[in-house]
Amino acid sequence: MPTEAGGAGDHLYLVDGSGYIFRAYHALPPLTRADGTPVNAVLGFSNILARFLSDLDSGDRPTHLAVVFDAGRTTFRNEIYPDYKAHRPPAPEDLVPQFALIREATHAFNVAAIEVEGFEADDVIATLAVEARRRGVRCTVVSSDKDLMQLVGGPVDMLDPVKIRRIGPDEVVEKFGVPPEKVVDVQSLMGDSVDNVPGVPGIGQKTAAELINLYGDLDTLLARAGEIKQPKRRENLQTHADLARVSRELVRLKADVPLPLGFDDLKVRPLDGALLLPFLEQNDFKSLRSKLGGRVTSALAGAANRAADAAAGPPPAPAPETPGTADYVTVTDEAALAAWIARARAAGTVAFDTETTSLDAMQAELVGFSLAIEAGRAAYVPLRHRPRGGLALDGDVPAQIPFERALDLLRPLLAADDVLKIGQNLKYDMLVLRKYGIAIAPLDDTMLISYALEGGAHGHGMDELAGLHLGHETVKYDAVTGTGKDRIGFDEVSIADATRYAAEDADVTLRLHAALKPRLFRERVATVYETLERPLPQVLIEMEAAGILVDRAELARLSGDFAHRMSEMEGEIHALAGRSFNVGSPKQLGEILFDEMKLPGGKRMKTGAWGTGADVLEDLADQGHELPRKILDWRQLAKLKSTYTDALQGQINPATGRVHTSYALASTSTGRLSSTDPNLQNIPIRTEEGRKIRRAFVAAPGHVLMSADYSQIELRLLAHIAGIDSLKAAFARGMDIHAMTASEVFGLPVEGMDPMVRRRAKAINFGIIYGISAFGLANQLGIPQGEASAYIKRYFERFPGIRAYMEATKETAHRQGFVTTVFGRKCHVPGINDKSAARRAFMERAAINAPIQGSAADIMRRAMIRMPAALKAAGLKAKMLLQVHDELVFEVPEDEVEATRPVVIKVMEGAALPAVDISVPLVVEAGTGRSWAEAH
DNA sequence: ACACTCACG
DNA sequence: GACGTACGTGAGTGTA
Repeated sequence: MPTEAGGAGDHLYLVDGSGYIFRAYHALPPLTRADGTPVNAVLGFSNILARFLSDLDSGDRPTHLAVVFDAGRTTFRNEIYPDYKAHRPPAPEDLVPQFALIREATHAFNVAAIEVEGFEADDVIATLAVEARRRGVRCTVVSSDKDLMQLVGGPVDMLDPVKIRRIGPDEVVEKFGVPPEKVVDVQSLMGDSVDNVPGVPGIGQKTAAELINLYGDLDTLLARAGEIKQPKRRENLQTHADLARVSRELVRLKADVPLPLGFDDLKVRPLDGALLLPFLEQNDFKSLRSKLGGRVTSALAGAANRAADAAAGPPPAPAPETPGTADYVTVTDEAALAAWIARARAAGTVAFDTETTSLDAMQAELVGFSLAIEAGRAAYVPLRHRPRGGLALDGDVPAQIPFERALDLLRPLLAADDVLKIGQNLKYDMLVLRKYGIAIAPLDDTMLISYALEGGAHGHGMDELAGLHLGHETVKYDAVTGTGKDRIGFDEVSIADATRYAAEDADVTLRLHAALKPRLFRERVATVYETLERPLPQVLIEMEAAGILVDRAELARLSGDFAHRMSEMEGEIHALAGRSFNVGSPKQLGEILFDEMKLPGGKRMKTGAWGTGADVLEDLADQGHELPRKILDWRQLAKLKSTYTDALQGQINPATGRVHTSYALASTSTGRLSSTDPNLQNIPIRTEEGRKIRRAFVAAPGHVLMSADYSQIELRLLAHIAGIDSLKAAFARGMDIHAMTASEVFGLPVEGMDPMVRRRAKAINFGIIYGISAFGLANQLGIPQGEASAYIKRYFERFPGIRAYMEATKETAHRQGFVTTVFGRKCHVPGINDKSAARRAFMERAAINAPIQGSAADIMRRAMIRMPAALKAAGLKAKMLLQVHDELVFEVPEDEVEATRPVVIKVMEGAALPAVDISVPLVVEAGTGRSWAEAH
């Protein structure tokens, strides 16, 4: 065949996925997997795909393959003719959830899937068929849809998967009575009742073919319609000529659809166990799995990838391979590194990971890095490995690429805006590389993608995700470095071990990205990821790198003061107890109070030990016992000393003289950040003694600290989300919301409100946010449960909308397993359908709280993301240092304080806009001072 | 490693 | 009627 000259024997198969879906659905009885999701169409589709792939193996082998789907119900054809496909019934209810799974199936079988918004699958197929024809490549359209027959001809044919027969020009003539190029004209006349294409009344397929054969084409026919002898037929053609032309526009396939993938992206890839096995597992497709048997290698085993190499030509072999790790290579010379970087640039995507001397990014030195470009193959580039214990044994440490030289090669790749860098918790890598003048952008972070998809459902560490999505047990960090006193630095790990560990990290990250990224859109959290997750690492590394200045001398002074007072107290405590004991031991204390002194009201913990929590001791103190009060005072100081004044001194970074916390982006179930090493989100403030700690957090010389916090943000969001008009009005008027609640619940005027009554209302307000219970409120206020019940009852009578919100939220949580914030973040509540009533109730309260706490967290994220640019645009040098959930702390040059304040307030107050217009004003208050205590 | 306690929003 | 409770975190200490 002359057309094969340009294609060099290539053969493209285009599978009409949408057709397959309906056929699979109707061919199989209703089936569900373990979690109740219907999967009959998914199984049918997977079976067809598997059979199709194996059949083709034996005979007419494809070199290129794509499954094409319809993207949605409306296309450009609806603009031409609004009634197009209007009579189509909606998809059956139990088919709807299977559409996304079928796309997953395609991915799992390692087959390219294409869908383009605004076009039908047929148009995409037409575009690719025309491209194949242009290239002189053989092309087979796999479908039994007659609308596609217009594409047949030259190198393009069809394969009817129902009848399993090839359709060439002869078969088209057989079906339509005209050759393929005239099919459109015939269809324009005959119309299509299924798709609601009008055609010309009174003309069926026979007549249409006869007319087109006689006149040659539709335009000629319409122009010469007057010559037709049959009066009815002539009249219809003349009056409905426009219908025929519109029909032609509907029937004719568009061959110029913009495609997301190029021709080369459709190259056939072999089955990959890492993709396929988790999918089969998840959907309980056991029979299919055994059927595929030997064709699928186990996850990450590498055989599939070597098969891929065999099919796609020889591997680039960029570096010598370390024995025993066929797919993971160690790169120790510049040329090999340059080759990997060139391949990454060509691919446009690279997974990246760093190995360092410390888990603390601010202290860490780079030891090496790893790259992965395609699943199953990765490189580790050691840079600063040294022999164990500093003793160079012969051949222990091979040559490594000079450090600066490697960084110079790496730097432009990580900054290249046409190469996507994929990492797992890239904030860490960015912080490590920051000091070498290396930035990473653009980026995708698998941890954050997982968090956007399944926040609250499970952790998002790489080991956990690998097990979950790839069915793969990763090499553990501890296994490589050892633990405890025998732990060695990563720079002392042997290069072979390091390669095994580090290259796998990059490989797994790349695979996780392939598994998770496509789900963002399908599961409607792409915007959450793009606006609330993806931009944050850049913002946070600047905050973490800035750190905050802590006055070590002040902490030491406080520590000495606390120690002195504690030892005095200990003497008194031992005297009151009648013997000496470890005051810090809850066990010994419980024995003294309840066994020896026989004080009343002792309750045991679930371990059988006496409970000695603050609430218990507080009760005893209120009854007039001296010892519990002293213990409480001692404990307060002990806590302040050990956790704050002492530990914090050790957290001062010797290089910067400042304290650099680390913010966890994906550790909470609601979207909040958390702070560790040290936790700067729980620095004391509630008591006078504790507040002293804040005096030690100070601004650098010439600067002040500015603290800006959202006022009552969660109650405001509750009013917005639950739609409580009276609460909204109160906030709009700037009222004291707790006093207003007290007035409503207790029927008293706001003027001259008793502070104790207001306190009770405040507790109720907090309780509401937490998913109130009479027990909890009673405990909080120290009142009988019956009284608390009465308060709650009255509250709900005054605000029935709140109860309605709570019930609706619980119902949503039970039905879908997650609740959402106003920005669409999903907060999963696993176990909400648990058999334990206690656990269910617990998760229900969490579900009530999550949209409120989570929406506030989202607003704060938006403010933080916008803040650096807003400050920069205003020409201000203020630096954002800390975030404490509803508060931001800045370090501001003294002479810019008054210019900075309105910028900060404006960004924070407007942070929800324009995405969401909160129907209650958000109010931010900002204070300044030399120390955090003063600024607050 | 886990329980307990307690610091914050 | 029983279930055991306020929502979300992290860290230090004691104890097994």
